[in-house]
Amino acid sequence: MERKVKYMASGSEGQVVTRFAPSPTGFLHIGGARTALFNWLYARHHGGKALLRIEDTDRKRSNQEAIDAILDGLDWLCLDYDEPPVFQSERAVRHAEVAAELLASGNAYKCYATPEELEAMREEQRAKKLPLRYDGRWRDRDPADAPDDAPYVIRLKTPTEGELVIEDRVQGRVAVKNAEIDDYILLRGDGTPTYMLAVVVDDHDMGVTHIVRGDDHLNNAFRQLPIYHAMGWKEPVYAHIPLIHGNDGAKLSKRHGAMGVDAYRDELGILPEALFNYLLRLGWGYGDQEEFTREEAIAAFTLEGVGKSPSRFDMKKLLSMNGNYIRTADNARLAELAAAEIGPQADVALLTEAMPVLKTRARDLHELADGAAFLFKTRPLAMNEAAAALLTDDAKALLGEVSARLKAEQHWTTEALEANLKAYAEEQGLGLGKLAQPLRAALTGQTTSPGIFDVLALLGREESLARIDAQALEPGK
RNA sequence: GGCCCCUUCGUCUAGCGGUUAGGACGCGGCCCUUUCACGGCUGAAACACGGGUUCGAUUCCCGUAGGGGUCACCA
Repeated sequence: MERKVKYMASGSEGQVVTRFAPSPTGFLHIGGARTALFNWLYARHHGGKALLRIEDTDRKRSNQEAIDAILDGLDWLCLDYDEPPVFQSERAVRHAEVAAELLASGNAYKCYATPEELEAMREEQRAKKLPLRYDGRWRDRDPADAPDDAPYVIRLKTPTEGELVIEDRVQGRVAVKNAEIDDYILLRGDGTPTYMLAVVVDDHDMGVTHIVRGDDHLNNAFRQLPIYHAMGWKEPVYAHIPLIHGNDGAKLSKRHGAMGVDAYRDELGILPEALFNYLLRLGWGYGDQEEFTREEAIAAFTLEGVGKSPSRFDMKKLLSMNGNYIRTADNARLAELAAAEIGPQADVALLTEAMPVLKTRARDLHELADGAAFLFKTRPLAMNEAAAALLTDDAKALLGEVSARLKAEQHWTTEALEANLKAYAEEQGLGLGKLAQPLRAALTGQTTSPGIFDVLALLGREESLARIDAQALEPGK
């Protein structure tokens, strides 16, 4: 079977090409999302191309749901890509081709050591407290020694002398001695490529110029570079960004951030622009500026602004930022989002109208929906404990008076109702609070809500009076 | 354990030899006020430690301590 894998280098000369390369072993978590964001921002800032590659080489751990979750998460954050995603698993032929080339050029060799044999080797190294590395036992061995028909892997013949230096755009100058790098496996016994081979080949073939990834890959760069050298390929520019830690400084785990971005949307009620902005500011700074629109982010983003130390995920700050975005978000859009949470009884038009007074009281979409719930309650209203306690006999008597007075009100608007009830409170020598709290309890079943005149106006004359009369000792005549 | 990286308020960060070390979140107080929020004002809060270099170190260098990452026929 003759199958030529086409060379697919993309991007014109001098153009910046970045890639986000998640492995679909789960959802798009917060660290991955930030890596994706930085790559995207860097490409957009330089007018280059942002590419996406799904590293699904490990068939056992990769699955379609995970791929969909990642694509969905990126889409939600509005991170778009300039070419269709590349699926690494579809490129195995090309990877093997490069391994064969490396073998032919003498930059790689066959190793017949069995997994058991290698495990024994490592066990011995552990016992002697030596570094755990492949000892190169087949590196210089005569191919004639090879056992017949025995399975073998292809290993890269890495330099043993000198050192390798990377001018990392975030970490700075980093040097590692070549002696530290062992002859790792490029092609497995079954002929499939390892990650180390696949990334390099794919990054090269995709024309990736800048590799922006988590610094858990910093060591890998020193293992991958020899392939570029052996193949005569141009080295990419590296930028290893620090990892995100949990609240307690330990690894990111559930409860402080390690959920998929879909959970931020569905379970936490976060707006995508808020997560975008929060992630941008986590590990990256631009003077004192905290809030960025997408355009501002693209204009301001540079690798120089990325810090070198790991940062902790802070849910409080995310929530605070989310609240800021909710406050400035479009009312109709928020109404739709809240309606989706409230259920079929929700009225989007009413929600839109109420949104200006609801959105200053919410930091996430759940709070927004909760705050709007009173609008759609049915009579008899469920009272929470504090609200019920407010409705004393005196209060209920007062509600009867208020009801009678409101029935005579011609203009059912926030302003008119406010003027009316304030005048009444004054006539009666009552503090407005004495009046407002029982009213709030009767109208919402709660002790907290938007301003009471807004509540009356939003609920409308009929519903308001019905709710008041339901609690009044002597319903207004 | 070997190798690599990191270290400014509790957290995210500004700072790029000389600053009253700034902002944001969170926390406290005050104001606004019909509740809850929003908003405004305000307070407490940091250069891990030890050596150098320098007239002068948060800033540059070297150690120490602490934290993190990585060492698979996973990615």
